[in-house]
Amino acid sequence: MAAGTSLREVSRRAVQSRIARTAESLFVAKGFEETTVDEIAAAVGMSQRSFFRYFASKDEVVLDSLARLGEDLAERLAARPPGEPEWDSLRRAFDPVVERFGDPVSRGHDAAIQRIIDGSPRLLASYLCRLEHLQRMLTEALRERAGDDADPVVLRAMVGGAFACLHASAFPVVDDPDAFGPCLDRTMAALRPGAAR
Amino acid sequence: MAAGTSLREVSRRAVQSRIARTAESLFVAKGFEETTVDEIAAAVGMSQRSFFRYFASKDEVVLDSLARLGEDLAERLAARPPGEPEWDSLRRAFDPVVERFGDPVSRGHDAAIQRIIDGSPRLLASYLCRLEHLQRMLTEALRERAGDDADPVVLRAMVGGAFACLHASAFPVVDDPDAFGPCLDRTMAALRPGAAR
DNA sequence: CCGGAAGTGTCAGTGACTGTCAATCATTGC
DNA sequence: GCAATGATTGACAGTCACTGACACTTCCGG
Repeated sequence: MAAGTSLREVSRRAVQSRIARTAESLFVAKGFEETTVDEIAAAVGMSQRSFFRYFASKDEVVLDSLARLGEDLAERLAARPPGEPEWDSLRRAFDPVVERFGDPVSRGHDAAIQRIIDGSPRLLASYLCRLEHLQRMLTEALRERAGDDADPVVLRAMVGGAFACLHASAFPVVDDPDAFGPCLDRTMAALRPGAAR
Repeated sequence: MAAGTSLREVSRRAVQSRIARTAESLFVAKGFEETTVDEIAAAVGMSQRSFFRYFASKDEVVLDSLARLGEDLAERLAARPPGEPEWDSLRRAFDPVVERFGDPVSRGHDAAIQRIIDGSPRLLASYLCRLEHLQRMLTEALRERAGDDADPVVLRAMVGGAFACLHASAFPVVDDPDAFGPCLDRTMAALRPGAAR
């Protein structure tokens, strides 16, 4: 078991991103629902069956990048100092998301993805499901750090609240990408838990 | 346009609930994904085509009751006094949910539904999508009450935070239905916004 | 008795996704 | 250099959710 990424996995990633790029341009042009998997596969130059060997579902083509961002978030959160209030740790864990929006290149890409997601209820549902999964992971990370004295339900709710801020701040992004960072700070300051720590 | 419910709509509702009852028992017995629409239709005694005349999708059979609860929530929220802090209004709007869990009959039913939803990623996604839609409605209700001086993004985040508490409190319910009310109070007290109102 | 409205069954079709099998292609051991 | 081996692929068939079209029945007012 060498490093985490073998030679094969690298080429697999290459094919995946080739598929993703092709698919996304089709989605932008025709819409998500209106683009069939057959079309995507044909555009890439492979069979439909092979498409499903690289992505478990049509949704995953769009949501794949999100999964990697999620892992990043979880790592960041776990690396925060143990004494730090949870709310602050969560805000800091979101930094890579803010940074992404600072980069003009990925910004346009992300905004396009966001528009594709919002345009299809089916995709939106999948997207929310992934966010849900991510929240469970982050809650677990927080729980390990806090020890047994913390209330897991409250922890879960706190992570959910932080994500609500993130999600709400993503809305104005379609119009003004620069608004994201300040928006997140504003909402997370406004929702900062007052009573309990 | 007489009253909201004509004679025909009543019988339609009757058929819908007959389908829903039949389907749910099948879901409990075999699981959601493993139960086909054909089986449900056959069990009810109708064609597959007719099933889709009563429910737009297989998901909707399970999530239908949620939609009606959602309308109730929105009405309650709109009826709260204008001066009341948003967080408190949201907590009070959730009262009917708590009440439902107080009733031993609907409690068992709801717990079963919750288990079905958790058992299928596909259904969970649909469920979260409905919650998302509900949150938009409640945000709108809050926005109308607050006037133009309120920050819509913060309002959206606040509704999301309250739903995070609701969602988190629904988790221990599978084991102990009585825990829901206290759990909700605890999480919403812990997450109560401290800085801005 | 007749007209239309509403509900239903049947059938055919689309699109996402899966299982299977045979062919191909690169790698490895000899 | 070559054969065994394992991974990758395409082709094909099948399942399942869902939709559109059409024909048929029933019921109800005129």
